[in-house]
Amino acid sequence: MMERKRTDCHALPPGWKKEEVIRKSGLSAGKSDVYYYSPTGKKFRSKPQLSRYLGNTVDLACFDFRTGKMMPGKLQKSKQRLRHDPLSLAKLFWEKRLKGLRSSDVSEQVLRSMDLPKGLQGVGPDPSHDTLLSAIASALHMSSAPITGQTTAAAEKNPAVWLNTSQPLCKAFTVTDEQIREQEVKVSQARRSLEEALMADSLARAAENTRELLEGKMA
Amino acid sequence: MMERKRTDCHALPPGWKKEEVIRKSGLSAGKSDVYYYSPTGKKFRSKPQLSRYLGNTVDLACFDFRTGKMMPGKLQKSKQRLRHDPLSLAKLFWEKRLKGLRSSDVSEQVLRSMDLPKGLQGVGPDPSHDTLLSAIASALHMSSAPITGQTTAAAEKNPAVWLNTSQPLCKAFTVTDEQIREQEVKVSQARRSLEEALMADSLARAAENTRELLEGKMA
DNA sequence: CGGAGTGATTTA
DNA sequence: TAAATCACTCCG
Repeated sequence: MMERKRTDCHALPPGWKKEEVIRKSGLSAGKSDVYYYSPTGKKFRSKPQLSRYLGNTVDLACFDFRTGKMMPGKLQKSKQRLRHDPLSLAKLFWEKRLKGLRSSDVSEQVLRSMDLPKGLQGVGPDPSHDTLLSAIASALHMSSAPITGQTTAAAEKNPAVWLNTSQPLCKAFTVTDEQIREQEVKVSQARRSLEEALMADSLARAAENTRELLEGKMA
Repeated sequence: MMERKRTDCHALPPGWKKEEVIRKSGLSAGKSDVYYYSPTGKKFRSKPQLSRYLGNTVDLACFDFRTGKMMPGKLQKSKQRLRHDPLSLAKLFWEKRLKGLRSSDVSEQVLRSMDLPKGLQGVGPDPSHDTLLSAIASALHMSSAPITGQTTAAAEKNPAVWLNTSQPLCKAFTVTDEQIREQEVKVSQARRSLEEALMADSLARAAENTRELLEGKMA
């Protein structure tokens, strides 16, 4: 049995190991896959998966998954949030306007993208889906904390942590790793839609005020 | 089930289809990618890739990849070979001179860039790598036929066609689509280097003759 | 290991 | 700069 070499990865906490496996055949022969192993032996196949697991305990913004090293200055990937300066806001606003985006469209998209996994059930006085979705979406948008990532492995599968322990609308349940990932995609989309809707509304009001002001001066 | 729309592309042979996919997330969200599908279902992601596959059976000089229509008059892309008039030659010569290009540099670059995939092996009396590379490079430079493109799909993976059926230095082997593309890049670079070397040599001789002529007159 | 989807790089 | 091409990630 040919054991593959697992080397310590010094860019990660003690005990984390890195492995590189070369593809032997097919169209991608010669290319390689990189894996990481937690101190407990759990295998990680991508940076997003690693990020979800490590959460805020480690900042992976500069971590290069392929080499296993930190790359200062090179803010790889997309984590670098595009600043929402007035110019960007205006640009997005008009882009959306030209595309015919209206608040009803945004609402529909939010609700559609927020369709939750079967395992997640609302409880309490109002178990309706929409109420639950709205509550979660609003909470996510108001919070400045990152959505992804838990502090411990145990927390990863504990939705009470993810949704906040004070959340009374959800009862205990279990979710798979994949469900978490898919949900984060949906949350991200929903959050973006909400931001766009709020910005569009804000800018529309500003535009309206400006127009009224001009009309007043000309009267 | 949300099927994506694959429409017949009438600018291509019967059975070819076109698809446009909008990017849904990331920095490039909202942009779109255009793909084509051969009658056998193979996917094509760029005009050069399509061109390699269709070869001389279809003239794509006026084909607009994004719209899928022929655009007469608009000779898109690079097929239009830049003519090597004396002025251009002289300009290129001095550019190279200023950059310190010498024949040894050219040779090194040619051999380095022509490093062949593992699957390609020389055979016969002299299987050395250099001999094989030189033979291929020379043949390519002497030929006026385009390097890219085969007549049939089968030919695409048949190097005997690509290298010319009369080529005795290579035995049968298989190559992937990506290897073909990568090789074409290298061939293009090698070809350009050879052209530059030949031009530099030619112009250097002309300059030397002129100098001698002038010296004779002044003596 | 494949390949859709998206980032990164090159070209016009 | 934007558009086109290429390369890579990431998950099935």
